[in-house]
Amino acid sequence: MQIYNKLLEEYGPQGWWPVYSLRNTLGRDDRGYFVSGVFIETNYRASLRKSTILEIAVGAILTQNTSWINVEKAIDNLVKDNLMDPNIILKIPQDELANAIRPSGYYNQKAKKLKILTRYLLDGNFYEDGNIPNRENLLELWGIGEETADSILLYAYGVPLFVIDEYTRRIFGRLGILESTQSYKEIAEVLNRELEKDFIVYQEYHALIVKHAKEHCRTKPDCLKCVLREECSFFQNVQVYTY
DNA sequence: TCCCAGGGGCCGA
DNA sequence: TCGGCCCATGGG
Repeated sequence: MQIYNKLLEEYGPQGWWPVYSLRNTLGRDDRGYFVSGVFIETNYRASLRKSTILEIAVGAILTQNTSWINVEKAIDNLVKDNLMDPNIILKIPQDELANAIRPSGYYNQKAKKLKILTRYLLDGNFYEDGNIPNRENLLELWGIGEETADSILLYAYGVPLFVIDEYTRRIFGRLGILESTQSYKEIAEVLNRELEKDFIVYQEYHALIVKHAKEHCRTKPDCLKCVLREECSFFQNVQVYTY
């Protein structure tokens, strides 16, 4: 939580997941969302819910090993072509879907994944309020691994699961909190134990990790203005070797 | 020209 | 169980 607070102080709330129909920060209040500071009532939220869940699920697939800027182009194509609808995604030919999401890369695989996930969510009635997919069932789907499953559950359904991606491993690895050899399950157990069970915190924390990884903790790290360098074992070692 | 990006499936050791 | 390879576009 100390790391979280430092990142939050440095970068401010990130307001993830970046959804096309709700570009701005979501509120904590269960009665509705805040969009651009305007409160949206729950009955309106219900109508938004289906498109929001779909868009988060689609984004979670499209962003696999892909920068978000390319995912946005693919999502924009889907919206522009009126394809951002579960029934349409299921109905159209796979190559047509693939063509629309081409900018996100791996488009043939991802088109197949979108159809499989959409079918699962539709059949299980998971676009309706209160119905939450089971993590194990999600993992059984072709194309859904642990990170994608947890992203969907955390951001679309508010389940407090820490999303562990390459950025998470890199940052906590460099800090000295995690070993690079630890499995997803082992890392998840540590983080889910150490943090308070608040899905808003989980959502914000992962977003802040991505922000920090892009700003400073890149593959080639930029440590000089990093807010975490005092507690970072990587930086301490860099100092020993460099200065 | 090369590296990197919010992974996951598959296969052989 | 784990490393290596494949999938693919686009920006820096």
